[in-house]
Amino acid sequence: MTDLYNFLDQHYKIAPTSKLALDEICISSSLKKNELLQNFGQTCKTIYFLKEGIARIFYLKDGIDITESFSFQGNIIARVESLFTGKPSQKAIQILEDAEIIAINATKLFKLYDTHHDIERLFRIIFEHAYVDTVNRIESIQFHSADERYKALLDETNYVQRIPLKHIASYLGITQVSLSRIRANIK
Amino acid sequence: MTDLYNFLDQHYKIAPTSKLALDEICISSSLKKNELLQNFGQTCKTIYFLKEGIARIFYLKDGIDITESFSFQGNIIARVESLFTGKPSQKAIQILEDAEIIAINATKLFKLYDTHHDIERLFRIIFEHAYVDTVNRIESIQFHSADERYKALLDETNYVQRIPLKHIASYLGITQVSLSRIRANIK
DNA sequence: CTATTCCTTTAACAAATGATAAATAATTAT
DNA sequence: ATAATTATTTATCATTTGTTAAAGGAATAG
Repeated sequence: MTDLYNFLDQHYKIAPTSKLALDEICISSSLKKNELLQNFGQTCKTIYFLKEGIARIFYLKDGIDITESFSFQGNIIARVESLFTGKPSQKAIQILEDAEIIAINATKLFKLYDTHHDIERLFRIIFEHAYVDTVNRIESIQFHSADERYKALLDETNYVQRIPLKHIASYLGITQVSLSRIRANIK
Repeated sequence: MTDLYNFLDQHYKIAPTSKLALDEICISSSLKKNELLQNFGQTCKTIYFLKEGIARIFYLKDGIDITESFSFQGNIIARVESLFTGKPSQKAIQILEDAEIIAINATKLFKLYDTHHDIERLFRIIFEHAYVDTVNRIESIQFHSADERYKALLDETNYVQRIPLKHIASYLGITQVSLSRIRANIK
């Protein structure tokens, strides 16, 4: 749990008793490459923290696999469009590199919000920051060429090298052929 | 304040005493077309509710005016990337049609969070929903042609007709020339 | 270790959008 | 009402990205 608390503390510090309450609703587990952490059609009722490994959220558009986002070591991953609406998610979460995760039961978490004001505040702040990241990502998508977005992604994280090109291409909103071409031009 | 409470109640109902506390930190005012509600460089410390009128958030990219979002009657507007980080905003808010607004003092609002748990919850939920809208918008930008996005925007709201084409073009991430061409093809 | 499958690259052509310039239309200020 | 400014359309050409197909590489299962 230490890694998770390091992450949480960065956003807002909660009382020791609140940490104990959080402990109660967390489960650790290991997953292998390519396993699905969550499948299509399920309503999202879990927030995951990645102690180790890489994961992605993806969906199928006209039968084509589109990566919505990646998550790396030390971050959380959740299908917020389902978590915050209670509707079934049309997205799935897949492990891209063997992972150690902590699953936070969101149903129980939301109940803890009633009794532990600081836990509600903590997660409010976490998701506010995630919201800001998403607003910034729109600018990146909308006003940069595919070439610029790829270079920016390379600068952002060196995990990129380990992710299959096709996932990066769909994340960037372009075809694999196009990304391959961009890569060739960079060299 | 009735319009504002209708909006707030849709998300989460707060206690009458909490409404009174909210009243204390709200100020109504009128603004004319083209006025700036907030200017570049200020840190965002106000959340606005639009009782009437149209507003947009915009910024300058390489000197070019880019519209990030529109807000219409019955909705709120805020520069969240500043509101949630405390950093100065590189964006401005402009009135596009004469407006009646309610300004909510965010600094005071955040203080109310400590004493009125339900107010914190209300705004948590409001911004969670705004976050979901933003996540969905990414899909819209990334996997639809400019033509499709324009048509979707037309379906979404008929306020579009009243907004200058150049603002819609930059919102859609294309040039005005390109949007004009798309419009011509639709007819 | 080999065969199979999946992933990535390359090429040729098509389609969408950008850039620039100029003409027309609409709005605003005087 | 008129002039000045601002917004929109149209046209041409350049660039980027998509589409399809085929070949070469890498990973995986048996």
